[in-house]
Amino acid sequence: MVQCMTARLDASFAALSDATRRGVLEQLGRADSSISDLAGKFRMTLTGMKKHIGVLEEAGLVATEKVGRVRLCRLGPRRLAEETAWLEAYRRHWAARFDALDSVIEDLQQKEKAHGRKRQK
Amino acid sequence: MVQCMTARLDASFAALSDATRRGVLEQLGRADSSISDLAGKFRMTLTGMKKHIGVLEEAGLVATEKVGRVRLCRLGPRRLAEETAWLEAYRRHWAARFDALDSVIEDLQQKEKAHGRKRQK
DNA sequence: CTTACACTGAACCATATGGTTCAGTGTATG
DNA sequence: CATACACTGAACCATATGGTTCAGTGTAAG
Repeated sequence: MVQCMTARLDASFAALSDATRRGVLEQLGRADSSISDLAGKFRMTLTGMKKHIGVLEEAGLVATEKVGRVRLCRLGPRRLAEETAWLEAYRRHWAARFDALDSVIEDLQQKEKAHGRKRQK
Repeated sequence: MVQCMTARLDASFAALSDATRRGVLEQLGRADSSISDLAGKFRMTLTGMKKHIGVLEEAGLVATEKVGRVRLCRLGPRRLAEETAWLEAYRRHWAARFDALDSVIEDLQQKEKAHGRKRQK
């Protein structure tokens, strides 16, 4: 789990690219859970869930601890600070890029909102 | 490219999980580029780069337009608003979760700092 | 017209991913 | 002790990913 920033971004974005894993993170935000808890909640085998937990743990997003025969999963040490920073930087860059092109940004915002206002171009 | 939110999150986080693609987005933030431009800059074949562009386009992060024999690539309509929102919600949840467990958060922050120091480049 | 150039598509390859089953191992518990 | 239960690991499977080469197609330029 010792990795440079680009590898960390790779790992955490990849971890977040699966709906099940995002769901697991949300669940663990509510309560620590065992692997079978999660497997049940997301309707998949224990083994399958363990793999997801492995991915999340590798990315530092989940931490686990074996307690008796149960493996307890909780949110891990990483707070996705770098990932948030990357996204924010991107959004700033995006805005800057299109501020230079008034008509284009206007057009795109209209399209995105899909608010039925007629285009003027 | 019409997809529900969870599929969009899947697609965009997956698109961002590759360093080359993140690089392409940064590059396109600076200047629109042709596929061969990008292929050259990232030292890979035209075909390889076209696949990356395909992924980014599918995720709505890049838009392209054929101009003569060149395909012009620029930043796409999506501003990663939902992705940012997801991350922010996670971070808020993370904080809330560990505010309830003083000693634990302290421990984890120390661990994270220690790791950060070791990982410094 | 000819040539070069940018792209496109198909085919291929190695590896990764997301899931399964099955056969253990270790720990509670009656 | 016996049994059930939680996990673990290996093996397998289908599909996806990240890259390549090669053989086109279409357009620009000489």
